[in-house]
Amino acid sequence: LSHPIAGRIIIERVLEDGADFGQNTVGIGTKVIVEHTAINSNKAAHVGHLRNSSLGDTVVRMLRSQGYDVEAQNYIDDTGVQVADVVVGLTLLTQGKLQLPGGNEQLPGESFDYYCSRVYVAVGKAYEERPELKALRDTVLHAIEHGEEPEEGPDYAVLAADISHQIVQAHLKTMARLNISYNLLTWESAIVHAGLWQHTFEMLRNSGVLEHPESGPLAGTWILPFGEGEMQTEEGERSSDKVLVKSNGTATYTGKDIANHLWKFGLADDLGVEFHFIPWGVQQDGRMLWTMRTPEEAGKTGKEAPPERFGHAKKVVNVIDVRQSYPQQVVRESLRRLGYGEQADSLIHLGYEVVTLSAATAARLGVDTSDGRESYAMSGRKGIEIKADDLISAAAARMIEARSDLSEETAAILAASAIRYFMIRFGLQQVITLDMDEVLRANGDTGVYLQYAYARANSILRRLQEANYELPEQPTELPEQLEQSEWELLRHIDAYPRALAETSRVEALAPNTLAAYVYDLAAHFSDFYEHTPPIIKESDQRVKAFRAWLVRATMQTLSNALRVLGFVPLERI
RNA sequence: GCACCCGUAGUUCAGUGGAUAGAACAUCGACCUUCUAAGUCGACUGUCGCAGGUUCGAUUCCUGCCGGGUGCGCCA
Repeated sequence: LSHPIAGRIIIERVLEDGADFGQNTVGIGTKVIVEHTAINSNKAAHVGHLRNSSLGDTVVRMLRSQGYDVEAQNYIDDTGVQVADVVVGLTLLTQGKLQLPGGNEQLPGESFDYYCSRVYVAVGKAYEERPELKALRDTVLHAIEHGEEPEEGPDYAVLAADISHQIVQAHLKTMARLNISYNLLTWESAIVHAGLWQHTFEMLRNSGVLEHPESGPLAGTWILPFGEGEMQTEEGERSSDKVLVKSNGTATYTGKDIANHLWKFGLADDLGVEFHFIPWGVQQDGRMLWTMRTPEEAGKTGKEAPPERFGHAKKVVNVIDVRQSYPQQVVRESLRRLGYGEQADSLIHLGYEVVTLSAATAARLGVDTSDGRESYAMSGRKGIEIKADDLISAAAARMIEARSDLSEETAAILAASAIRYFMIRFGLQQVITLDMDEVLRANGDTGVYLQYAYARANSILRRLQEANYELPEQPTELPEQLEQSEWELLRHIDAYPRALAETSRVEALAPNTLAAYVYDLAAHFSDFYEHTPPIIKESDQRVKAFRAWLVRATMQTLSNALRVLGFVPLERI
């Protein structure tokens, strides 16, 4: 193999394709829905949620790079117990029956989601001390489920909807700091109120896949028979059957999720359910975010998207942590039993392991670590967590600490890069034991290193331009002998489309492999940079032109790859 | 009890049946009057948890065991 000839072909190809270098066509014409983030709308996001959204947003970009028509959905679970708990908390606060550590009011500078996190923790504690408060939760839950106006007292349903709305707003703001965006918000409340759940239930019942026990522990419920029947657990005998409708007639989360998935696959079109889709707002990247609403909510806004624009996916990817493997399996199996085997096979649970806290980091949060464990689970309910916004802010502060001349904007982009990279560089099955010192590190195998390599490449070309050096129109003749570092770099650039395609297959998505590839590319560029003399001083015109072209090709490849990782590439640091 | 996942250098992790198992961090040492030192180079560090099996060949596949995590709610 002639390195100079192969090298020229590689460079020509990269520069010809430009921003499309690495872009594939396999997915063209195939619609994929990716659901990610999906945080309970009752409290601030924590670092565990960042793993979800970083993986999810990266996967969205990977699939788009393969030509897929991707719809990123953020499913809002706004009808559950967690939202009800905050409603209970706020109600108790107005009645003077609850005290918050740090102050009962929203503090100056405290965002609404942070405030709700405090309320949520306090309510959890209050339930333990005063179990009678749970009656109020039941009242609130009932109000949310039925959405009717009360004859007296607070309108809990409206209060809950208002809280969810504000919390979602806060979550989106947090995610925007990491350059994460969506196409559509879907709401559990909309699924219930538009009647999709009711129709789905009837479909399930009419297909004969449900059972309705009249005696025993599950009397009065509707279940999906599942697994081996009886099983032994630490708490005693249990049925592995999955309850979809509780004995009080309301749906479980999994029940509603089955409805959600029928809709995602376009299987709800003939059920007579009417959803409306209206704009929510423009996001940080200029993309319009849409939201699903029920007919009565749609009302006043003029602009509406046709319903066929959303859903109707060929494939569905759900980014959800592995603890939900069993309910995800139930959803898939339900589709299969309804006769939708193809859709069941096209439903992919991208399961990833959880984020825990290192002993050192847990100790800093005030957790008792005297039992000597290596890691500690986070708990939103107990307030043992690192909040997403705190981590992002700490990372930005760390960047400025390292380089005091950084602009706020550059520091923010570097912080986002560092965190996104950290969250995807581990294999999906690896539990991330998050340590503050490690996640904030800005050298070595980090997102900052990638940005630095890219900025350095830009700097070289900038210097050449400032020196009025004119690059020949086409990379012509390469030097007869290439340096080892030059050839290695060329090979890595050449490998980009294959590496990206391999790691972006729908059924084998592996963001960490992509992260490793990009790190490798940046490292090879650093190697080339350190082991060849400055291009700007090069006297051999053939060598000078080749190296300038090589830097240009590296820059293009890095830029393309960084964008798939969701970075905003920095031309100057 | 059953099911799933993890176990690789002092630490955190890559590793798609194939060659001498790789990075980063940490430690020690070298390199800024040459395009960005958030960089580079070098040194140090491995019974790939243990025992069998399949294979020409196993960190990788299978079985058993040991250690750790998770799931098995009319929560979500």
